[in-house]
Amino acid sequence: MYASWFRALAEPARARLLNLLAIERRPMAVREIVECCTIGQSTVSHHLKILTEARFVLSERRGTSTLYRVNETCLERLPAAVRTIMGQEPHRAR
Amino acid sequence: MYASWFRALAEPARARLLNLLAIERRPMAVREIVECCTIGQSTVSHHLKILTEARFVLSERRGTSTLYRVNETCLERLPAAVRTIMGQEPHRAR
DNA sequence: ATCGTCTATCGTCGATCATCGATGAATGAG
DNA sequence: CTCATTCATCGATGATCGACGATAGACGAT
Repeated sequence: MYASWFRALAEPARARLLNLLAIERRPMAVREIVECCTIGQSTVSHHLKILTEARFVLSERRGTSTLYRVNETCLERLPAAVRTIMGQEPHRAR
Repeated sequence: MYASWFRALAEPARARLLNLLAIERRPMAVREIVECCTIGQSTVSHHLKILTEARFVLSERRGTSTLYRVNETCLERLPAAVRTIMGQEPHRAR
């Protein structure tokens, strides 16, 4: 079920967060990410959780802060999902 | 803004409708589509409207019925959107 | 131990959305 | 014209979701 992947990107705020982490190619603390946004810290944390559950970003505890970075593999996974929906993918065992 | 594209696919019912139209590679009437689903006619019509607004499907009036077919170009558009979000795409004027 | 910092979670509110049934509009058949 | 069929739209309802502020929990520093 690819719904959770698409749902994660359907929210503009989450797409922006992912884009930020993709452009900066380094682990970023939540506080640093929040400073790039217009939304509050708790909302950013909420969106990062959803992006993490969708495996679009990876997180790592570092002392008192949590570092988030983009998961490079999503460059392949989403186009593959699109091809599956469009019936272009040879059936894959999963 | 790609949010509307991803939002269109975020709903499992819509992904199934698009998948059905992609597998059958032919224009299908709403009534025929409804028979492949477990949801009501008005709901199917609603989802087809959203897929049409996102340009994932194309519609054509044919007498008393409306024929829907998949828009093949979405095979390229979504992966391109993903590359943009992931910072892999050169910035395009909009 | 105490304080300050950083992040996640909770509770709430308002908006959006999926679904349904009923109705309206358009068309073809008889 | 009358009726049946097909589809879109409307109104209502319940569920989901994004946003916020407040709070809790973890950690480092002093």
